[in-house]
Amino acid sequence: MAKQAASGERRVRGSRTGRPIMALLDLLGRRWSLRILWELREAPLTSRALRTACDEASPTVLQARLTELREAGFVELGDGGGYGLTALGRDLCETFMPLHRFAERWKR
Amino acid sequence: MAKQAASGERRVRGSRTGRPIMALLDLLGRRWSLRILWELREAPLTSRALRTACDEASPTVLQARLTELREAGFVELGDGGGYGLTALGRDLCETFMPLHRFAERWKR
DNA sequence: TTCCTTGCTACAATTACTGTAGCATAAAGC
DNA sequence: GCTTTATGCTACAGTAATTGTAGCAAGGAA
Repeated sequence: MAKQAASGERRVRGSRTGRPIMALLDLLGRRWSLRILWELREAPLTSRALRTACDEASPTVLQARLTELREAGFVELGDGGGYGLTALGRDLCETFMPLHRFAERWKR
Repeated sequence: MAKQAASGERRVRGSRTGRPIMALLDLLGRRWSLRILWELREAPLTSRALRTACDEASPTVLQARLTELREAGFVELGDGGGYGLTALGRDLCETFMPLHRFAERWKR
């Protein structure tokens, strides 16, 4: 697969174009990414509570996703402990919140 | 991990609740799902063209995702060949189309 | 027939994820 | 002090998902 990008391009997993939308689709397309954002939509959760909310998903992936989401600026670790959405993360979350309604309509 | 659901629940990968939103988040959270929908947003593409659009992703996964997306009712194979979005698929696509604008804003 | 193109599959190698256990740290409770 | 409990986080072997390459059968068109 594509291992390099043309000079000047910002290299991003899942895309050789460096277009932000591709980077975003790739990040959100990893397991538990969307789910984590979804579970944090209302209030911050401790790592343990988040794990419970995510059907006891493996802490290994959860930790990996949280790190990625933090680097992306969507999630932050509060000083009192507990993961929460940043302002940007809340924006993102609201962007795909209509999915909820769609899902209800889709369930056939 | 959870291998069974309580009686009466619709079992769905990535969730033991059977809530449609979870099923949707899980489906969209598999690799290339979002990307495929994105690439089909404007016009149908042949399997080959779709592969090219998706950075030469492996045909194995693409085929698997296309099958899942077809079973979900988001994508269909036209009789003249070529994959396109269904009406439902277009709805879904529009649901997360604001992501594009978000991504541009996010690129830091 | 030959040459393309379509949708699709096989299969080994690689990577991602799971499940379980556990660590270091810190804040109580005794 | 010591024990308990909870935090964020990591190790690691087993398993599942994905990749990369090759190729198939069917359908045109030349």
